[in-house]
Amino acid sequence: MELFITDPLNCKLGQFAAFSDEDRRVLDELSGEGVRAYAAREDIEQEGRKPTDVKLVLAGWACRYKLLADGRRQIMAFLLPGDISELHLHLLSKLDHSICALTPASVARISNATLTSVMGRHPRIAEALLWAQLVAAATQREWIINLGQRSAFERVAHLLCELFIRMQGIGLVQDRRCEFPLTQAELADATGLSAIHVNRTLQELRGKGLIALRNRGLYIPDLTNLQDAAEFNPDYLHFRQ
Amino acid sequence: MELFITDPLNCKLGQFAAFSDEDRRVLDELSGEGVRAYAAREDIEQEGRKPTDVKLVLAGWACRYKLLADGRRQIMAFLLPGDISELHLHLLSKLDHSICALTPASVARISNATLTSVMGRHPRIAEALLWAQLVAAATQREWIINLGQRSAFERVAHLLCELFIRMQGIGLVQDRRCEFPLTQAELADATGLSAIHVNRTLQELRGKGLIALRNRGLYIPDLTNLQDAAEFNPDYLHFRQ
DNA sequence: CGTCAAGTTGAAACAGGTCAAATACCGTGG
DNA sequence: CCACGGTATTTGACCTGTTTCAACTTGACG
Repeated sequence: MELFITDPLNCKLGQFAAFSDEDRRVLDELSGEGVRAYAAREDIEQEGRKPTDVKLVLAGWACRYKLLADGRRQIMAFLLPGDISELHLHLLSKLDHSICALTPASVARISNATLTSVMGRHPRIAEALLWAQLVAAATQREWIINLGQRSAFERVAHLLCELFIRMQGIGLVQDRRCEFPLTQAELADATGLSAIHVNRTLQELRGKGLIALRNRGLYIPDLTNLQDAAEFNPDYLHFRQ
Repeated sequence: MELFITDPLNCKLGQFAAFSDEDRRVLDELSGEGVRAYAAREDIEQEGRKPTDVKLVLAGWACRYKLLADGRRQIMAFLLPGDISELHLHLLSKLDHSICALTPASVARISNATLTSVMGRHPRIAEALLWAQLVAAATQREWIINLGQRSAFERVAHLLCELFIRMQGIGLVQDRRCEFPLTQAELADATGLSAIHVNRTLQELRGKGLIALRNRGLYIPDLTNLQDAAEFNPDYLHFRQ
């Protein structure tokens, strides 16, 4: 199974726009800005700090999260290769959440100046970036639905669908299989369930033949079946056409 | 208790930026674009449709929501006077959620062209709009935490804090009291609880003297107490200074 | 081959849901 | 001004999905 892509940004934004060779060159250049490696569990952004640059995940998985006073943690989004922390973040004086690498990760740090200039000179790229941002917002809304209305079984199934289809979108699914580095505790923090109940729910999904999940790999024999079980409607991911 | 404000957009964005007289004039003008009245329970935007213009709530309350196949409804955000549907929405071909008036509401509909031109000519307004959008995204993340980690009691308390403080921000709180038109069923759809449990939770809040809620009005004798009960930290609303 | 994190299992407890019925509230028309 | 019908709120009894706790097993890695 393929482990990484060479042009994550182009790959991700290519779902939303048709780029020229020049656009692709610029995207490549952006992906080369201030690249830094993070260890698994290392924070990429920290709540309360003043955000400096925009973070672009090149390889590995990360998540947005927030801790409550008593230690409860809620994961609010997963960032896959090609995903961006948040445009315009420099306007705020303090971050309201943290971002953490879940696996060893490679991250480009793009200065606000560079980004503004690129968006000014390349309208198709600007549009694609804004589109990606709209999709991120829509995904957050879908998580609200997941947490507010769905049963444990639906929640976990829905999250697996989302991640699998997003991995598919950036070319990281082969033979119905993709990397899946999340622990059950991380799934629990994302779905608002206890790790123990996530475990039982995964067993139920396995029992129904909807997924095979082991060794940090996810295999979905028939995505349609899983989508039906989760009432998953991919519209909110707003793929082009 | 005051029922509406004359310059909701200026009032809302004024929390994030210092405007010149000229800016304020432009904001006033924007608020006059294609104004239309909606009845309570009337949809302002409908899922699946192609979005045309940006909606700005001038008076009344509205909500973003989504229905599941079996009729469950999740409210994902409340829109108060001065709130905007979503910038850049025209990029998408289909809305992924609906917006509904909860009270009789007055809404300005601003064409994408007008908005783009105003943002191009008035950088302070552009910044404030983007800021408002960041706050909306942060609010969605806070809701994810609410639904994923907090108990029924904390959830309801937290939501009341948010709404009260937002009403305060636009000048609609007087003598610790504000309009509060939501039914318990609507609170339930926003907090992911049953209406019955919302009822019991409100009684608990009343019993502890944290709120008085009746006749579509909310009175909070000591906001600090309620914030403590909810573990409410207003940072995510990103008020200026 | 030992150690530490991740995953699994069972039993008991509880937060919150569901169902059903009573009560209060509010605008309308007579 | 009152009677009426529909909607919102309240109450009680019972039920269930999920959590908690505690122990055990498996797996990854030096």
